[in-house]
Amino acid sequence: MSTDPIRVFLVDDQDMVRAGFRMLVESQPDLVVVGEAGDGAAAVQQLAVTATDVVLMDVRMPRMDGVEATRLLSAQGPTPRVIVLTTFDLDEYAFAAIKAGAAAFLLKDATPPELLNAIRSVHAGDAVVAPSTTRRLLEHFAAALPDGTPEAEAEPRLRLLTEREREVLVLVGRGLSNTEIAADLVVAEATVKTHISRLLAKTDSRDRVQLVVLAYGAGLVG
Amino acid sequence: MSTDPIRVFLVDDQDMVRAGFRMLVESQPDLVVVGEAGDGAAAVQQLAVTATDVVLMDVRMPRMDGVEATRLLSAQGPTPRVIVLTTFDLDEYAFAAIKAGAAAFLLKDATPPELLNAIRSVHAGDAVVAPSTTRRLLEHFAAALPDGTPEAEAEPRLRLLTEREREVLVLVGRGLSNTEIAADLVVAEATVKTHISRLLAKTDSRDRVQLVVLAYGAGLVG
DNA sequence: CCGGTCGTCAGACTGGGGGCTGATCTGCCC
DNA sequence: GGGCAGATCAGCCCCCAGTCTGACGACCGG
Repeated sequence: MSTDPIRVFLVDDQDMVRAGFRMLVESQPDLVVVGEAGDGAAAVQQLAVTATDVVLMDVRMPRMDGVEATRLLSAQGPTPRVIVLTTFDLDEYAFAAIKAGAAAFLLKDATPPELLNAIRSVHAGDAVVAPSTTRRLLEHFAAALPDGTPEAEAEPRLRLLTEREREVLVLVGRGLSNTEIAADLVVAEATVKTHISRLLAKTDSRDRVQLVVLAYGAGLVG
Repeated sequence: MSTDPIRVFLVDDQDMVRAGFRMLVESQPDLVVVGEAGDGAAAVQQLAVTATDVVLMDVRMPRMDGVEATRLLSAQGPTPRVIVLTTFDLDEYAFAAIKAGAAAFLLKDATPPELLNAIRSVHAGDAVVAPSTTRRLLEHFAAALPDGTPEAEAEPRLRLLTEREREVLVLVGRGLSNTEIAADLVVAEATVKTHISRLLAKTDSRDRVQLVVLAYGAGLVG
């Protein structure tokens, strides 16, 4: 790993904080500080002309906050990778930072080794989130994730369907014609028609178009 | 912090792996192994009668996999906290584990200190995700967060449509027949047919079924 | 004022979708 | 062995969907 050092840029409105980070970063042989800025706007300007791998970005700053600056940087490309730092472990900060494209979200009470490790991780393409934040993140994420069988069972009309019929329904939902479905399932077109007739009867639909609507509504496709 | 040790339970179908984890965990003064199991079903049974703080759970196991076991354990209450381990860094595993209620998701190539740290973190109520997994997790999470205009303009085929055609497309997407659309818009059915013909041509679709699929894909309905 | 776009509509035609009936075969339960 | 359900298939019929052609008026920019 004796390649070029990782180029780090510091953004924080407090001089003392920047000085502390600079001390920490410069103490590592594989890291180098290539610049500093006191607010988001200045950071975006300087980063446009400064080759940088990782940005340490404070959230609360005058003129332009760290989230907005992160958003602007992310919009320009994947590099530099941004580590968002904050004193307050608020969900709004974390979610906004992630949405803005941050590669990491850490609290300022992180230990020096944790911060240094985060710098190397994000430079390697990974992402890091403070453990205390991760938990709430996962809770939100789990709530947003599709269930194994989310609304599929919420649609009572689909309960009576056989496995084969469900299979046909999915293909109909993808816009396939009877001929295509027959080819896909390796059966005669007459068989497909039979399945679809049963589907229409069981789901109280008029035609295959309503089956498509049903399939999307139930989450079978989409 | 000289309280009771953290009680750890090991679940893995390979004896050697369990032995290794046991060695590692028992080497720590603040950790103790209270039990082992070779599959998910056995784990759930034993954990019902074994006071446990943290479970190290493998994903791939016979009879019942780690995700399902995690789901069952989570359904019974917040404790024990489950750390899901896997050899393969697959999204499906990670998402499923999180959805199942896992407090941590780690790869088996994690270093011993990382694993030990994860055990203490989840016991403290935090959550831990492997850095390489975190990145994709954040991408999905960011994508799932509310946007202004997500996919509506992501479909280039819809750009050429006139306002009236778009209107008809929405009604088709709801499963209406030409007659119903005509009644809805108070025009002749022939007019509806004309609009639909143009829609099919402009969107390169074969029939109204594919228009429905398109409408859902573009977020015009649903 | 004129050409282009859009929305409106009609008539005739073709084809696939879907209804209906009836049939065979398999696996399963009693 | 006899029912029963599901999957498979065929033939027949009808109708809506979609194509093609052609037409008319409103609106708008050049």
